[in-house]
Amino acid sequence: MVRSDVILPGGEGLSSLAGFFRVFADETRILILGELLGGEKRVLDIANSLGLSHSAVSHQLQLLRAKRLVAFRRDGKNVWYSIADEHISAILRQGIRHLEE
Amino acid sequence: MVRSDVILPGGEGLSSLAGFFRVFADETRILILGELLGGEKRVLDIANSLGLSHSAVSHQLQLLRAKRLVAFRRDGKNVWYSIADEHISAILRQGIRHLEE
DNA sequence: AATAAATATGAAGAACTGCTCATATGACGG
DNA sequence: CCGTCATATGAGCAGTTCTTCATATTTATT
Repeated sequence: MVRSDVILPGGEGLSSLAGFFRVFADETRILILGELLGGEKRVLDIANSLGLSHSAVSHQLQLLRAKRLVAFRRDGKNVWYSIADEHISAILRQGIRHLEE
Repeated sequence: MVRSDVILPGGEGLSSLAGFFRVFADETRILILGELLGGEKRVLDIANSLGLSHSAVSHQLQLLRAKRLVAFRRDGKNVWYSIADEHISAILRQGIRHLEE
């Protein structure tokens, strides 16, 4: 597989591609995804672990939901969030590998 | 390799990671990288192929240079740009694969 | 030297992001 | 029902980003 084998999407697809990478272009979202890679968690669990406001975390989770990168299930007062896309860890690993070189 | 094997960097590294993904979070930059994946090109080649101003392309190339994702060599009046990081095509492919599902 | 060609750079404005703060919604216990 | 807990949502602001326009720099040509 040579690099010229990459065939970029056009129009809408290109916009979606940029939008997908934009998810990972923010430290807070990376941290939230990192938390969820460790397992299902609630909004306040994440906020407390990371030292962020619940509002900031909730806003970001709505964005991650809209992009279909996280799933959620309601359980009484609580909402449990989890990773919904198996590409996430691969993408993060690839970025990390890049930095290590 | 399970997803919890992802170990996120802290501090500076986290910022760099987000910064790396931010490169791909823009349609213009993706297109420019796509052009360069086809081989070495000059600023105006890229601008003409993509229908962008030379200034916009030049600005983005400076950014890509700063992030060390492209290399360049001067040849008289011309400056030839090329891909400097072999992770680029892998990253793009991963994003594209995500969208296809 | 003067001009043209290719690229680079700086300033400035419009648009976008991510946070905080305030308020709303929904579920449970008393 | 009423208060509380967990989460969601909206407005607004500060900071960032990307483009354009104007100007500068560098090299080649005459």
